[in-house]
Amino acid sequence: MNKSVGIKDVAAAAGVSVTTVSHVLNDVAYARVGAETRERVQEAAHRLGYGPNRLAQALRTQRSGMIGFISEEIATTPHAGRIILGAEETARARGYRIMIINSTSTSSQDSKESQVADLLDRQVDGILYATMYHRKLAVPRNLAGLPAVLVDSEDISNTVSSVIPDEVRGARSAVQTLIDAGHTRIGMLNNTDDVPATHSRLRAFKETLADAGLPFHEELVQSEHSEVSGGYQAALRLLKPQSRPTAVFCYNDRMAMGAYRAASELGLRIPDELSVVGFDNQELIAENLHPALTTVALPHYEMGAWATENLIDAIEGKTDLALFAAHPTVLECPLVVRDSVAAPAA
Amino acid sequence: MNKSVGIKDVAAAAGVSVTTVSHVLNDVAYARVGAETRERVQEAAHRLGYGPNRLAQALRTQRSGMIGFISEEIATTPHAGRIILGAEETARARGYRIMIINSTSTSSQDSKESQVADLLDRQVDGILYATMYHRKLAVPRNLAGLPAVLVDSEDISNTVSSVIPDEVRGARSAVQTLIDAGHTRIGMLNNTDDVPATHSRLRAFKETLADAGLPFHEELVQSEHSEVSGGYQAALRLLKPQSRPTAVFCYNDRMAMGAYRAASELGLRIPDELSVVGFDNQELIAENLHPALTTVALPHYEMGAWATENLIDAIEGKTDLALFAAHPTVLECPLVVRDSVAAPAA
DNA sequence: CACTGACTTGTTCATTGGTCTCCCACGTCC
DNA sequence: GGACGTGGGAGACCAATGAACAAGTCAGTG
Repeated sequence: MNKSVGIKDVAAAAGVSVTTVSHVLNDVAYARVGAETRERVQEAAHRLGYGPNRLAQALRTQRSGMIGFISEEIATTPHAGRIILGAEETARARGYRIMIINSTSTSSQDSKESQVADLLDRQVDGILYATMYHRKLAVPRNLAGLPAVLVDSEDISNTVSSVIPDEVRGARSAVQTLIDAGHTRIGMLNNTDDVPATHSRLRAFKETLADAGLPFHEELVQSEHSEVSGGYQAALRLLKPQSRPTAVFCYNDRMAMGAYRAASELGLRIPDELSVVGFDNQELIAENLHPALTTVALPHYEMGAWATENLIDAIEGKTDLALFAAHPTVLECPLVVRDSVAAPAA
Repeated sequence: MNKSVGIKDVAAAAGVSVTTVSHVLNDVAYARVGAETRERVQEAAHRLGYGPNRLAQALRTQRSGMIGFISEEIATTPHAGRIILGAEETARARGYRIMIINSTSTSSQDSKESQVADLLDRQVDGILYATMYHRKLAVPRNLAGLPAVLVDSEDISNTVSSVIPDEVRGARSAVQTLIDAGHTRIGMLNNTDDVPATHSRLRAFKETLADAGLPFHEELVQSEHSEVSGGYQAALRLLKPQSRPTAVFCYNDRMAMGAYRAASELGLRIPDELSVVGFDNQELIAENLHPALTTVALPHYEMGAWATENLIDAIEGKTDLALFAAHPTVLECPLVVRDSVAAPAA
């Protein structure tokens, strides 16, 4: 299209060599350029609307200022969007840009490696690898050894650093808010998938009850697939009149939505006759249920931001990611208080 | 890190010049290379795991194989994710990659221009510009003249080509499905924002009624802000016993969710006593309401894909985008039939 | 006063990893 | 023995960076 202006054009306009332009514009420390010349160059660059060709720059300096971002299932959950946003904003603030590649949780190890290789051919300075939900995984082999951070998942071999949500503390604060409201008979709707969250949220549930001196009743934990329909079914079982709890902690907001429906059908008013807390803070659900759902937020934005910040630090030699690799960094899951929790009926 | 292999290494390994390696690997038509040499080069390249440095390639060929993607509010709606996915998959299939930049609908014209300039400095071959919802906008001035496609919005000056959803036909099919079910008294819950969708969906509503020979009653259109609470309020007004319709067409799924609540409070069973259709197909809502919501899907994935396909065609000189610029391309909004529509009660 | 050394101010040239346009060497054929 | 075909290489080029060096000025010095 329109011949974009290069450093040569600026040099010609300012009547100096390209080197001098480069020195001035990059503010090179050892370069000796007179104040007047310096100004002339800057004026010319500005007047021509010059911006350096980042590709040529990258080729020469061996630093592209690009970060590869491999994300599983970009579009299936709103969560990925928040991770991307956290990464993009952080990267941009530090002068980097994000190159995105969509992956799937089911794609082969080979195809994942070729995605990494692809990014490497394009000379990215580092790689962010985000999964759809928190789990342990085998990272592509060619990821090892280069600046990389896993987001919302852990490397099974602990060679790549990662950042994950603090499931346990998040779940504890959810249960604690029910206890604080005065509930002593609390149920849980759990997931049936064998993922870390299933186990850690249940563990947190038990521990928090124990810490409060409350007994744990096996029959007050009902498990189903983690969808609205699963939550509905599990809630129907849980809310049988004879053994009914006054509050329920749900594995996620979708199951909580199912619990709302079950409660409605059983004529139970939330929060007066049943308190509910969820997990995930899926805004579309949590904000729009009636009453609005108190839930625990997953720090997706923050994980994206943390991962990017530390990746860039590593790229720039300010950090050694290997120090983080042994243990994933855990980020807080804050409780989002809305209107679904009240004191138990008298 | 580990010195990645370059074309020189391959050349040395195969005992030929870099020129020959380049010729072989790029399958240059005019190059004359013997079959045996050709094979030796390929073997060496494969053995060393050689992939060309795309930056160097881009610098020389003036083609980066990268597409800039500016998206408003990446994370606030799940829609953006689907556009990105459509764009990413299409781009990747054609050997391009997506570089993403998040923008906001409120950011200044200047900052939008600098985002474009930024992408240009990084030598993207073209730009995709996606908005959060369908509207007309003034594009950054420096977007004009280069390969670019607007996604889900129209250029106010008609200089940049764009792709948008077929609001009218989508809304018509939503209303038609109610008419087909036997409804003659149909209400609408509309948005109050002055955006194209508000007007075109209302127009489609009126037209479809007229085409079916049904009267239009002013009081059967209730408008509120396009959220769950707005839908609830508007539905309460609409569903007053004396003038109650048997079916309602909602501006979007969030308003439909509000209508569900209103119906529930009024003791109206969906779909037996009230049929509901939404718009947007926000899966989290539409699939999980009970009964599941029949709605109209916005073709976000398809718009992303179409935009990318045509952008690349333009980049590669196969199309002239200027031909499309005069009129936005409209993509079908398919009806997604679920369980919220039935024949009116007798 | 001429020479030296230091300092200032820029420039020259190689380099990054490729692509691409000639160009050359060597046979063969008529 | 010139034209032609075949196989392959030399070197410019893309737009920048950076190490090394050069030209000019000035003060000090013997």
